[in-house]
Amino acid sequence: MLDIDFIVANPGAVKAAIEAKQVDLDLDALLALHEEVKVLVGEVEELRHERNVLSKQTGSASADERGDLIERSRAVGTRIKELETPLREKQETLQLLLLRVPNIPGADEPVGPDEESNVELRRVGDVPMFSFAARDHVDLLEMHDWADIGRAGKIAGSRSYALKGDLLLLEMALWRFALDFTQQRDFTLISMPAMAREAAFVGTGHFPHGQEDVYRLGEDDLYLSGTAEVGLNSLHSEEILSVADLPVRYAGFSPCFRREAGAAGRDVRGLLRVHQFFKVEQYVACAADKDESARWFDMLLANGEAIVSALELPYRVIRLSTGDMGAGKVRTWDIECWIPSQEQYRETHSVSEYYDWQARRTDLRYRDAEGKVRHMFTLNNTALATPRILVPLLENHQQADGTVRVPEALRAYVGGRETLSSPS
RNA sequence: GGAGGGGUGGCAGAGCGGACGAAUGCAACGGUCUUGAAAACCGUCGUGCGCGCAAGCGUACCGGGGGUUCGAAUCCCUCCCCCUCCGCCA
Repeated sequence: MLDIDFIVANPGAVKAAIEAKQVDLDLDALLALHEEVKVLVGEVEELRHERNVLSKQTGSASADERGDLIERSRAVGTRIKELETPLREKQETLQLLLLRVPNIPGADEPVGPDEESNVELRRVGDVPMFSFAARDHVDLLEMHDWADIGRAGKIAGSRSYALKGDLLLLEMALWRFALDFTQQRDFTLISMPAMAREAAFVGTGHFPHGQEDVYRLGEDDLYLSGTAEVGLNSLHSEEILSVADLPVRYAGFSPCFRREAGAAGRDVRGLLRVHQFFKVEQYVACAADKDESARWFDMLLANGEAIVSALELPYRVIRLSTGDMGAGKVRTWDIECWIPSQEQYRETHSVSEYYDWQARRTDLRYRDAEGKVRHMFTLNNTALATPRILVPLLENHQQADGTVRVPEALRAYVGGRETLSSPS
């Protein structure tokens, strides 16, 4: 959500953002409604004042004055009620419109309608050149009995999986690796509820758009989060933190659920795009300062790069275009790891910067050095998500005999083993 | 799932239909005193919205929403959260 005063003062910039982000929203209608609400609020408050004065007099009035005062006060009350209903409706409508106003994309980000306009920033690491017939990750899983995807599908449908044996241990090793990594960089480790109320999803900006990609637990008015960000972002809602408490830094661990409603038929093979996964998510809420926010963005990105580098995965960094980055974001850069079987890079990390867009929706505030209450700036990035990361990990580190080399940084987490192979 | 008890300012805790945006204590902040600190004393000390250069004024908020009333922190309804006991359970 943008500051309404900012919208009023900069309608041109907001309209440009609406276009760049491809949002369906009539800003002029929003501004007109805002004006209407303002006038109506003024009228209602004036009437309330009148009623308050009369009521106050009633309390200390003599018996013969009382009747008259009550009568006049009652008349004012009736007029208030007549205005309150339409006012409430207009305020609710305005609020819904405000929730749909996108953030202003950063001036340096590529402008374009979709991923075609994304810009590659850099490539790091050498793509492996196999001297043998390389297997894709599903073949490797089957070869070593590391997963049962077929039977998992019988239980829960497509995009389900069941990791087995050493691969389950490897998955857990990756979680532990990511938790240690983030903790060493002063993130507070925290597990997050996988389910949350609607308000939390509105807070991050996942709602009101994007409802179709979220599992709904209708009986209980809860939804399954697709990322720990949903919970993390609401952790300090409705509080006013001290500037000394900032930045707030969490590494949130949680199971994640996505319906993948918009991806029908895409990436159905294997572990790349599944309904249920696990993620360690980096989350930062810092003071309302664009330079500081930019520094945290760099840091979150650097952490992501350090993690894939430690896993010895070739990757690239891309800047998402305005049409691809999501309504709430100032900018989003992705880290994509090389998938040999697909001969392309695929997203494993996504860094996002919001300024105060999420904080206004979530009511995340702090008192600055001058004592002024301000909204925080929020950012997030993946630290590590499994099982997706297993895809590049297995495929890039496979050897001619089908065994998989364990990258140095991970060995401490798998009992010192240098390779993974079939159970004997 | 059943029975009961609670949610008031940063914290503790009064208030239970009008003079209550809310006593009191603690914490915090500013000041006096002091070589410095502590103590003591004086003062300040919630948020949103509207108007205003500002001081300030108005309005709303005592878990959320709705209602009764001339008037609600106080009464009613409903939802949420916390606590205790019973049941079930990893």
